Amino acid sequence: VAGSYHHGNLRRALLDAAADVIAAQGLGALSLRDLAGRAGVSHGAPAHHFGDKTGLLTALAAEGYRLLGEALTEASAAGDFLEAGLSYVRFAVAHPAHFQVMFSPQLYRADDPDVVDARARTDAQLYGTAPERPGVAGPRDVAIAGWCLVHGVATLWLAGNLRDTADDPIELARRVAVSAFRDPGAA
Amino acid sequence: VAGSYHHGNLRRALLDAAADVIAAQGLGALSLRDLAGRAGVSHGAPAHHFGDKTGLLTALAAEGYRLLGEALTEASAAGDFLEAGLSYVRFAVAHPAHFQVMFSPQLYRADDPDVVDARARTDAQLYGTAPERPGVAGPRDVAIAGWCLVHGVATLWLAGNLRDTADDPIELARRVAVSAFRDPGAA
DNA sequence: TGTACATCAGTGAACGCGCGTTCACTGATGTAC
DNA sequence: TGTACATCAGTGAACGCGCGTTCACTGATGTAC
Repeated sequence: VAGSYHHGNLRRALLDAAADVIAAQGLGALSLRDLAGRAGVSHGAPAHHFGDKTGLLTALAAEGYRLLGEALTEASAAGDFLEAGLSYVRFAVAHPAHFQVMFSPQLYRADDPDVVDARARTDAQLYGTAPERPGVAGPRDVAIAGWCLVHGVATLWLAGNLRDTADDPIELARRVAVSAFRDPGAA
Repeated sequence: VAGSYHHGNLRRALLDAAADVIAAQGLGALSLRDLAGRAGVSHGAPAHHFGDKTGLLTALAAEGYRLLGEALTEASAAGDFLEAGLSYVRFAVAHPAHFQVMFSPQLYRADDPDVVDARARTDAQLYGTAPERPGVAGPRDVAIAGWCLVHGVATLWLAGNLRDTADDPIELARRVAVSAFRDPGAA
C-alpha cells in the first residue's frame, strides 16, 4: 500500500520486524524507532499499537506461547513424548526471537492476561505426554526432565554452542533424548 | 583507599560490579559509565582496563569459563557424572551473570585466546565423566545429553521458570537427572 | 639518602549519537441519516 | 446518492536522557643512579 497514509497491518509488520531484528542482531539491538523505520512509518507510530516497548515484547511473548502451543498440538494429541520434545526444538529453531523473549520474563509483563492464558495452555501440553518410568520416576518428573533436556538443546543450539557437535538440531535432539531416556532393556 | 588517586584494584571492582548489575537487572542494564560510578571512579577509567565494553564482557566470559572449570574439578577427578552435573547447576546459580554472558557469545570476542583456552579446559572436564550406557549410547552422546539436561535446568531456573516447581535448584537438578538417566533395572 | 625521570592509572571536558516518550496535528475511513 | 460527523491511524517536532569513546591532562608510583 505504497503512498497511502494508513499502513494496513502495522501491528503485524512491527512484530515481524522485531522478530527479524532479534533473531539477527539480538535483543540488545531492538529499538522501536528502528522497527518503525523498517515498517516505513514514522517513529511515533508504534506507540499506537503497543503503548511502549514493554508492550511490544509482551505481545511477542504471548504470540510465542501461542505458536509453541500450536507446534505441540499434534504430538500432544498423539501422546508422543519424544515427538513433543522434537517439536519444542523445532519451534525454538523456527522462531528464535519468540523463544528468547518468552524465557526472559523480566523483559515483558508476565502477568499480562494474554500471556498467562497462552502460557497455561502450552504448559498443559508440555506436561501431557510424559510417560511414567516404572521404578524410576512418575510422569510429572519425567515431564520436567524432558522439558529441561529439550530446553537445554534449544538454548545451546541457538547460542551457537553446539554448531561443531551436530549439523541438524532436530537430529541432535533425537539422539540426546534417546541417550537420556531409553531403557537399556528395550528393543 | 578512600581519597587516593589510584583505586588499587579497579579491574576487579569493575568485574564484580558488572556481575552484580547483570544478576540484578539483566544484561540490558549494563553500562560502563554506571560501573565506573559504582567503583567510585570517573567514567573514562574503564577504558584503561578493558579497552571497550566488549572487552569487559570478554573478560567476564573468560573468568566464567575458569570458574566453571574449577567448579567441575572435584567431580571430574572423582569421575562422578551426576555430581559434575550438579556442580554445573551450582555454578550457574552462584554466578548467574558469568553464566549468562558465557553462553551469549555474540556479546564478546569468543576467539579471544583467554576465552578459548579457559573454555577448552572446561569442555574437557564436561566430557570427562560421562559413562557409556550399554546398548543405548556411547559416552560422548551421554555427555552431550547430560550437558543439555543440566544446562536446561540452569537456564530455566535462572529465568524464573521453575520457581513454582521446586525450592532448591540443586535438589531439582538431582531429581531431573535421576528421572532421565537412571536405569529401571538398577537398585 | 636523595634526586631525576619514566611509567602508569585515573580525570574531566567534549564529541556525537540513538533512544523512548509525549502531543497537538492531520489524513483517511467508515457509519448514520 | 450524497452529506455530516465521529473515529481511528499515522505524523513530525520536541523533550530530555544516558550512552560509548576520545584525548590532552595530572596525580601517584616506583626505579635507576
